Amino acid sequence: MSKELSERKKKILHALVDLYISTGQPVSSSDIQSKYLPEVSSATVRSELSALEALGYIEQPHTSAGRIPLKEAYKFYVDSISASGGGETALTDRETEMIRERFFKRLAHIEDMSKAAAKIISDATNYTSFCIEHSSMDIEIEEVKLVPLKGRKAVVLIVTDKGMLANKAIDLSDDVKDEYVEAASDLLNKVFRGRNLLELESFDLSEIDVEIRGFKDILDEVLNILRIYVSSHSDTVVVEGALKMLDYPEYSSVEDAKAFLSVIEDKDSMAQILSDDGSIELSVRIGKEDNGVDKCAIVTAAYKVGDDVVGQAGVIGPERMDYKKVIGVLELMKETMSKVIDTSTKHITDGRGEY
Amino acid sequence: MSKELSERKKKILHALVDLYISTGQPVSSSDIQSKYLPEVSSATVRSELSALEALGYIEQPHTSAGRIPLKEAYKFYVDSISASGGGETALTDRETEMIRERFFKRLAHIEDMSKAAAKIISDATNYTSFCIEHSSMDIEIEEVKLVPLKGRKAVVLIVTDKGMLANKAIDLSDDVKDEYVEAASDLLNKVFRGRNLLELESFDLSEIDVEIRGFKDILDEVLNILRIYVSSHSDTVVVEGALKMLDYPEYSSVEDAKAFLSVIEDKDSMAQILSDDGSIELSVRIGKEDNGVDKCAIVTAAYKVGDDVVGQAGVIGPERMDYKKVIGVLELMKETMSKVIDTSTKHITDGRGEY
DNA sequence: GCTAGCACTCTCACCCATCGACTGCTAACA
DNA sequence: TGTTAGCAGTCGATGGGTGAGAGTGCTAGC
Repeated sequence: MSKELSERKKKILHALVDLYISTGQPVSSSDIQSKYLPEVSSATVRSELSALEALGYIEQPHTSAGRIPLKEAYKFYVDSISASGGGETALTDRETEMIRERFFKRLAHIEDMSKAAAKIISDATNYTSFCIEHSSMDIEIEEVKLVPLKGRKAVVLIVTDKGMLANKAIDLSDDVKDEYVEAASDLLNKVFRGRNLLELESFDLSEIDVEIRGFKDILDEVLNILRIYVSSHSDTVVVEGALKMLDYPEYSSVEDAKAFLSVIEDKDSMAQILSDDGSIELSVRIGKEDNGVDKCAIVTAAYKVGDDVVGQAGVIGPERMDYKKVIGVLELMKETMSKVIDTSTKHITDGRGEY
Repeated sequence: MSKELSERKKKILHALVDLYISTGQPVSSSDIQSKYLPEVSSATVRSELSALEALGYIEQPHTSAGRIPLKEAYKFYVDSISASGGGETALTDRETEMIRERFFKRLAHIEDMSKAAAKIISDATNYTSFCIEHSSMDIEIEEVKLVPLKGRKAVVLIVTDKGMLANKAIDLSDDVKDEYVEAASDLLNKVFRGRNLLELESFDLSEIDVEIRGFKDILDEVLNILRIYVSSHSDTVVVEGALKMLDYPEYSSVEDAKAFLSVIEDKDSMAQILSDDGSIELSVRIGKEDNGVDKCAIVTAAYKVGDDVVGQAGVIGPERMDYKKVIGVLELMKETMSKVIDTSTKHITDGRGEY
């Protein structure tokens, strides 16, 4: 690796990965020769292949078989793709248009962008895809209201700059009066308005220098609602097309399939697997066999608003995956999603009570 | 079937199913003889077996193999279990206690009973389990409130006898005054208070003989919120332990596994599959191969409050499943859940905004 | 009606020979 | 020195053949 490969070696290595990706079979010297290097003989290709094998790029499953790529070969292949001008070759204009169109169609229907994006990516690539939305706690409270209801109950409404945060019915004891509720509402506003959800973690009621006598219970209650919200709102992970992986011969045994699916469907382990390359624009990981999903390649793209990474979209598939297409699709979606978020954050979104 | 089987045939048939369930292998005449009928010879068992085969209860995979049960045999087996006193033999007191305890532990943690129940059932039986909650639209609106917020926005709060229904931020045009909001709030209450969600489907604003001039927009808005709620709240389906099915040799091929999983994970098709025996107390369906999940048996129990079926819990597994245990667990859970719902519906539950 | 005994059938595991796909090596050539 | 043609060698896959084992069905006798 330290040494540069000769041009012909590069060409042969690239050809080998290409062929292996499309057929899944070990690639023979004559395959490469006939389809990629008609100007030399297969014997020449053979000697180059054994050199590449010595360098650790490829291997033979057995003596009388062709060669298959090793991780190093895939890395070389991916590098050579991204070096040669990125996605432009991978998707035709028509495909690009189709994907964009289908995405926006879905987006109008479903409220959730992650879901739509995961679906589109999985459909376009035919691999298992996922989306992670990094739950930003950078939310500012605009207004807190205690709304009295009939029958000694009340609702806490918390309005933020990102929409409605939560609402919860609480019981009031029998002796509270309307004035009390009103006063409490005012107090809540004084205490919480303008605060950021992030600061609430380390928020101590006793620091507040407002009149809280008599209102401690209700303050605690609201604080609790907010804390539960913060702690329960970890990153959301959406997986789409999990079963597609089973179409590939790499996962043709039920045990392997089961192992794969049980990792893939567990949101926590997914979040952990993907946390490594959270902020990398476009990351390709091949065969890190530490975490249950070995024999896999994971390609992720981070989508941003300004400089903030707000989520990741990605594909998980067999090592021999169609990297050209996958990278093309992910770059397209990254771009599209970044734009969508950028324009949509200016509007108030619908409220979602969460408990 | 019209004819009654002899006692000995019944005994042999029961033994055969028992053995097949525990081993998964074709059962030979000598197996049955040595373990269940030591008083006769295997030749006798053999002649009985060929009689049972002629009657359509069992079959041989090939000439020199033992017998395996057909659907008729399973039906006979299940009938004979439920006839002989139901669950009492299936679960020990200790097991019953364990299951109950674990269920209530989970229930405290997770808000959602269906999820907890499905998890417990799947764990206890080692099969794929599911729970359906029939979304009852028999919900009465107790109070509607329009709460003004800063910045020309307002929130619609709908309180029902089952808890908080929904909240949504709406924009108000610039020229509305506080008095308008108050009046609108009053009107909304007049119109909707006491109404049942079911009647809203066929609700026509023009029928209302209250003053609606000037408030039509807001009434429409609220009506729309309610309608969206009703239409989007189809029955919720929870599936647990989907991958457990892959442990059984019936699904040892990836294609079969894939077909199974794709049906099982599609909430709609699940709901449809289970809609047939919605109200049956305890239903056992074996090998209805119409709907994608052939080679399966489905056992469902309906849980009720009073006379109303409010949900179903069930197990889906290979035809040769441990029916004794499954039926035992489902009856236990059915009972437990019915009680839980019965006592909990008296309290107001937490609100859940839904859009 | 039951049973012992036996012939029959069918699967499964194993072995072996053959075939075909590639490679690596060698010798010759530009 | 690099390239090529030719050839021997290696290994996996395929398919037929064989023997063991498991179970049955049938029959004759009790």
